[in-house]
Amino acid sequence: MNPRSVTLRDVAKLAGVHPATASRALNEEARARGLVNPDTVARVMRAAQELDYHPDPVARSLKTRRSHTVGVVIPDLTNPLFPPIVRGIEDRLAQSGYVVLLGNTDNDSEREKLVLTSMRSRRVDALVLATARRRYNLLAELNLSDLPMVLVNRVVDDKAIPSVATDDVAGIGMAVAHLVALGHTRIAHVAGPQALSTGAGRHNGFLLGMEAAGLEPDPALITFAEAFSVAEGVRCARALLAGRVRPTAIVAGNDMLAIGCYQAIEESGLKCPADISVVGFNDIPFSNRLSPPLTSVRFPHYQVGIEAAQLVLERIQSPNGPTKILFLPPELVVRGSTARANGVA
Amino acid sequence: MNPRSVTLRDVAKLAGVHPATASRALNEEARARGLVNPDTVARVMRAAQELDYHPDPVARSLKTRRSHTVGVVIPDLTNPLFPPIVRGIEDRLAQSGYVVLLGNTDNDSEREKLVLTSMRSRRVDALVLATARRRYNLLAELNLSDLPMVLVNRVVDDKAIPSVATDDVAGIGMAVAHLVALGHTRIAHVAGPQALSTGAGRHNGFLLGMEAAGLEPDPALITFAEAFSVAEGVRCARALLAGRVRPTAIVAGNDMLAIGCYQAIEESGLKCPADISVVGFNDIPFSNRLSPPLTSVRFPHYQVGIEAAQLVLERIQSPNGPTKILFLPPELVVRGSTARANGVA
DNA sequence: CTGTTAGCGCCTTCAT
DNA sequence: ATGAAGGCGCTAACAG
Repeated sequence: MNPRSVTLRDVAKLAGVHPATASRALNEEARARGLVNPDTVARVMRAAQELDYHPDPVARSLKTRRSHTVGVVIPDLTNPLFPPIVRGIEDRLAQSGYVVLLGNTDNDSEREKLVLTSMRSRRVDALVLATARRRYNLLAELNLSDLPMVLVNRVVDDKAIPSVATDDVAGIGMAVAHLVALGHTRIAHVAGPQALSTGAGRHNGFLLGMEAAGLEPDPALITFAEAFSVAEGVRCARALLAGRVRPTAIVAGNDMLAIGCYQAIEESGLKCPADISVVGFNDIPFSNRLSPPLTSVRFPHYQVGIEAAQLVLERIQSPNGPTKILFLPPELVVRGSTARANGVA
Repeated sequence: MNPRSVTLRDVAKLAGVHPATASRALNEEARARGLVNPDTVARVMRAAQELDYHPDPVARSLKTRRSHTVGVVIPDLTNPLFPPIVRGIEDRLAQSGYVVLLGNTDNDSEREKLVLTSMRSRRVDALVLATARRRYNLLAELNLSDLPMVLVNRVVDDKAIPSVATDDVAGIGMAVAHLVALGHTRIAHVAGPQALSTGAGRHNGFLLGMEAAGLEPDPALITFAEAFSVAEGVRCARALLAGRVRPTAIVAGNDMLAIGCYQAIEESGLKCPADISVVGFNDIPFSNRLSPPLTSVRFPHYQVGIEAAQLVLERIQSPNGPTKILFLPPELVVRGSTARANGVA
């Protein structure tokens, strides 16, 4: 009665065949290749059904060296950016009979090493990495190079690994263009950590966007956060507001930083957007309910997850296929945190 | 060089012993029971180190029937309630060398069955279930009764399964008491789905809380949502506002519903909290940044995850231990969405 | 087309 | 304290 105890041999015995034959009968591929008599197949199938047989994936893995398991490594599930991505990954993988092993690293190399080691030893068939370091010597170091792998929400500098991300440069470009259209010229940037590809990409996007608008980015109006956190947003925005020239708008590296900006602006007795406009990035849930509702660059998180899973499946199938780099288009969601610059008609 | 290829036999050969001996040398327990010469242990350990040997958990599982894997089943990772819980679970389990297999069900029985089947067949050592159905015949049905199991954020009616949750009744009680202290008497309730233990528990808590305050709950002021969603919150709140007696305060079954109430109140030209106070439940991230900042019942989500993992580990260790039911205390976080009732001095 | 054989990597008696 | 042997459940190669 214990489901564990029903083994392939039981099925074989009931069907009156050798275990190996039963194995073939139950194996999609062997069947397709006509390696087994349809009659036998039917008999075996019936027996399996009757006994409520479920093959043991552990035993199978031991033999086939495939676990039908994919490791998903992210910095922190608690960051609202990741849940929809992870869901997308899981949904797509589930369709193909794969299962997700989740690991958080907190952007800590040691933890990351632990997580990756644990996943490797558990025989994951592939990895999806959403940790955002730009250089990834860790991979070589851990001898993971032979494991299929897809990056999410970032690309490595040399683009040697398949990735799914949004176009940070384009996204920030839209934000800058929007502010410029509203008459802003003293536009500041609270940049994310430059060791992360998103932080660096958006900083770069800011410089390019300003240039494209014919504005010279003022170094005094750019501050660098050490983490994508509200606290760092506050710190950076305070620095900006205490500076010689006050900006009329801030482009934040992400929504957390933007919320930090809100707080610093409030503290200093100013109003957003009346005195200072703020734009975020990611369009996290309920950003439409913030006060004021946050203008933000959105990209399809769930879809990113789906596509990443898709790539990873392709990669598992044919490890030497082309290295696809997929960019999903961002979109600017305009809400109440941006307004015409003061003193502009 | 391929890490996969380093096997126990290689270690044994290098150490000049039989594989079985190497196994014992590497096995904590065998060592402790003095089944192996300390000298040998040292030699084997060194060899293992030198070869960078990592035991293969798959092979080990096949033998020991333990996968060091725990299935975590939730309705939807995208619900902000769950990420911190899942992180708590993962963090605690990782400490003990366990790994999390994640599955979303969307509260759909079919999907749930699939997920559970997949997990069982993958030989998870235990399950953590955060799906909130009150009755759980599915468990019996899937023959899962022998699998250690812990419920999170809910309890089954007969309390036969270990659980970690908050005290919904007490939490809602605090919300009601708070409103009463502010002079409210016409207090409405937007209840969550009654098939979910949280929905039912909070509804019950509402009735008890009103009673405790000497108020008679008015059935016309209670509406039932069909899901914990913003949309359902809007629908229910609209119904309330269209009713004969208008409430001066609404206790929502959770924060999503509360946000729905915000929207319905706005639509009808009223103001929160000036005209109607609103209290939520869960204190989701950034609820302090909503407009107005949401008064909500908070409980320690991350800690719930930690404790659930703890229980599950105990359960794996001794499946027949006592059935612990753990309640973590809720706390009322008062913010801007609640104010004195109109017309009260 | 089916049965035989062997072994994935590890652990656990049983002898010695 | 160590070695030998067998097997967890499944599948791949090879015979027949």
